[in-house]
Amino acid sequence: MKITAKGEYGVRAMTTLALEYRAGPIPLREIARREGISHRFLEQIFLPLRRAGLITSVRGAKGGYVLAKAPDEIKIGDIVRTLEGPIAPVECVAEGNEESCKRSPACLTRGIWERLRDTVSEVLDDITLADVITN
Amino acid sequence: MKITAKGEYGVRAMTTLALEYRAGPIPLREIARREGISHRFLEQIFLPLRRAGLITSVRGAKGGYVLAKAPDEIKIGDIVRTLEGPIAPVECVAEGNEESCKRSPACLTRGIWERLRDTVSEVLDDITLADVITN
DNA sequence: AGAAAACCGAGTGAATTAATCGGGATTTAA
DNA sequence: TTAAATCCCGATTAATTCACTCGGTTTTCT
Repeated sequence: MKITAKGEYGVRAMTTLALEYRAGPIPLREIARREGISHRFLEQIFLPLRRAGLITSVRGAKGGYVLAKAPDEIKIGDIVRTLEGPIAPVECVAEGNEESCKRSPACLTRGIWERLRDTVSEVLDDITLADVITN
Repeated sequence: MKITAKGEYGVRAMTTLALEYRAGPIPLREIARREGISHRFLEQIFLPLRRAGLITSVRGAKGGYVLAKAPDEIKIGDIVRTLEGPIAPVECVAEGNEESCKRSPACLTRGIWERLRDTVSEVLDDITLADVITN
């Protein structure tokens, strides 16, 4: 039950952007430096976050990244799903996956993973960046 | 946020044992066949489960495995922890890990992972094998 | 023009995962 | 007493994923 470095770094970086919300674009290198993350790796993380509409980029000199929405409108679940795909303790109960595995409906254990998936989703969707920065 | 095949297979196999509780020892091959799992792989899974005191083995012909306790005394959390180690969405908040990472207590995101860890723990410890087999 | 920054896909080494393998020990039944 | 069934256990391997790295392009500011 681990989230990957992408997810963890993504949440950390987004938290940094939330702290600097309204301070103008922050360069990726600056965020990487503060958080002790390779900026090359962070680049890979910001690309999908931008495509998902969670951050906005400003190109060129004096450019950088800004949250696309207010911190209280960005849920941790949004970040995690963008970087790690649908929340699913096991593949066969992935969010948004309508079809079930061949073992279903006989599968007695399916209910465990569905309940776990839903609980994890609820927790991550209940926390916004605003919550995180207000400690 | 995935659990591994070991954890998934382990829970499935333990559920099978729960269904056959009081039916005498069930051979591992039989469980593997029913669940469509390689019996060689399942062997690897049963070893730690036995060492953790969740199942009991009977050696020799007519041998097999039995739950060491009644189904309502075995929590899914017990199985998952045995096979996958302490529950922890990120390493620095692993269950039973008293020391924090060097970023703490400044780390704003730590609370997210602690809350997630506790929630996952609660869900998995709230479900017993008895719950699973009574659908 | 030059510097600073975002953009983008491809590649890579290490680690982890998911098995497979080979053989040994123990018990039961014929 | 021998054969068959079964658990026991460590070693090895194949596949996959992870955590980065790299080389280069485009955009914008000064």
